[in-house]
Amino acid sequence: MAPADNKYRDLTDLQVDLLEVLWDREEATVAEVQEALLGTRGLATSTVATLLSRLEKRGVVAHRTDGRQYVYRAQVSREQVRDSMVSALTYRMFSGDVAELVNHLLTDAEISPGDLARVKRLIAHKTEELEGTDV
Amino acid sequence: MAPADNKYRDLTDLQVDLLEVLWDREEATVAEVQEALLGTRGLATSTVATLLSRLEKRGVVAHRTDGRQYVYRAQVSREQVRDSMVSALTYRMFSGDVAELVNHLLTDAEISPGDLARVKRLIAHKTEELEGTDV
DNA sequence: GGATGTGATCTACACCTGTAGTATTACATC
DNA sequence: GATGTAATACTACAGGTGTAGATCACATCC
Repeated sequence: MAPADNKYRDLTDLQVDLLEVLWDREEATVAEVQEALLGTRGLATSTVATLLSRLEKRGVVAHRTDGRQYVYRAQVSREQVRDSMVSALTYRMFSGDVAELVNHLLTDAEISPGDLARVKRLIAHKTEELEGTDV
Repeated sequence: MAPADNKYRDLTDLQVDLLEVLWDREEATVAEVQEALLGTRGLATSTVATLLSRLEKRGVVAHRTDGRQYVYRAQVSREQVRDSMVSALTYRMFSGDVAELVNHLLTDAEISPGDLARVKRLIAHKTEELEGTDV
């Protein structure tokens, strides 16, 4: 597994919200992004444009032109960002110990019986998988 | 389980580093904190003082005076901060679905066989616990 | 009682984020 | 070719963070 790319660990909520739109639809114009966020964030179009161009400067998104409009596209996948963020959190708050994080999830955080069942299935699956390769 | 207090979700690495010192030793003077961080961060004492007083303004730490010195103490536990941050991340990147986060940990992030074994034990334990109470 | 040292406070500044008004530019159309 | 329109680019500003020098207040040692 490639080590998590640290570049995306500090994306803010707002920045992730923008990315979310791009992830959901591959590509989107500024206006589309602005509209997609109307429910959660009442941002001016110019605000969205500013944010996207700042993200572009950092290599997080990129755009092509379609006539007069900019069509943006994420340059990083949801998985990559998840990876960055989860691993940053694991290091920051659990000394890098993944099992400690899981322990926290099971012990201190809210986990429902339904979730627990799902987690158990995941673990079983993963175990098989590792046994298969591990010999 | 109490819902995670959102107040601490945005603590930065540096802020957590300061808290870490206070968590490790209950109380510490500015100089002690500065010294404890010398390995990782070469911060001037005045920098540490500034940071601590800013955190105090936000209610994250508090101080008493011991003669001339300020003795700081965290006002929030490591567990509370973990809770805040984990739950913020779960919402931000996994639509609030804890099982999805675990899935990510098992599938996309680095997890060693040893960790997996520990996780399995945790799950077994948690299962018993829930069966005990759940009737 | 003045020099010295030690700690806290004040002030400062650069950079990033969230936010958006305004200027400018490129098209399309009459 | 003038003009309206729609899109981007520019400019701006407040608030937070990371960073630290300068300064103030007090205790202590000659």
